[in-house]
Amino acid sequence: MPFNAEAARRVQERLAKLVVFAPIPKAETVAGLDVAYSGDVAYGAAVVVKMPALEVVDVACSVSKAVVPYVPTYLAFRELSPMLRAYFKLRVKPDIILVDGHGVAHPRRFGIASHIGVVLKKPTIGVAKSRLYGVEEGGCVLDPSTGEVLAQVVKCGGKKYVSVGSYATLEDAVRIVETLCKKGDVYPLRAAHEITQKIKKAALPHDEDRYPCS
DNA sequence: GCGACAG
DNA sequence: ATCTTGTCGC
Ligand SMILES: [Mg+2]
Repeated sequence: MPFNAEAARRVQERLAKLVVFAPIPKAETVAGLDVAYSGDVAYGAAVVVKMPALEVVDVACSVSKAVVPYVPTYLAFRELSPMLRAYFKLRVKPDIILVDGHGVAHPRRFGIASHIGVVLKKPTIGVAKSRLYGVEEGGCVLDPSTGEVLAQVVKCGGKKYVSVGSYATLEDAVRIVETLCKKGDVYPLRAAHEITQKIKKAALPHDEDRYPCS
């Protein structure tokens, strides 16, 4: 069954109503989620870091078949599954989740970080390397039609576009990302990205072809 | 119709 | 995202 953009758009429009803007209650542990590819194989990784020392307290990964292509504004339909498969394997669940991609700085206010936040009912923050939607102005990304602030630009290495996924406020999101910025990278995301590259080069077998714990 | 376009 | 190593410069 091929990817159906119209159906996917309807899903985003429906779920976008469930995005919640609220202060993050607890921020002792933060996870980073990312995915890498080799052909049609997706390698997902989740790394949990403890604040404020930034010690890695748990790591998990997933290997699966990428079935959905990358289509701008529909990234979640391609990467949410690999990310969550890794996330569910974590023994230590984080207070907050950082996702490599946008949150509400999306044409339908429902980027992958928002999608994951709504699905897990847990605070998520979107951290993207480039702009997808909105007009950049004075360190902020504004909705071209309403003028609302959708994201804030944080300098960490290069520009990082920080937006609320769900269950967070932009102020909290920015403060947390700034705290996690180390050596030009948002630490949890850098850690997840490295795991992702590492298991890809190791050519780990698909999850289904692996025995428990092997 | 044209240009933009997370990863 | 991925294709790709060493090399030039501060
Ligand atoms: Mg990524």
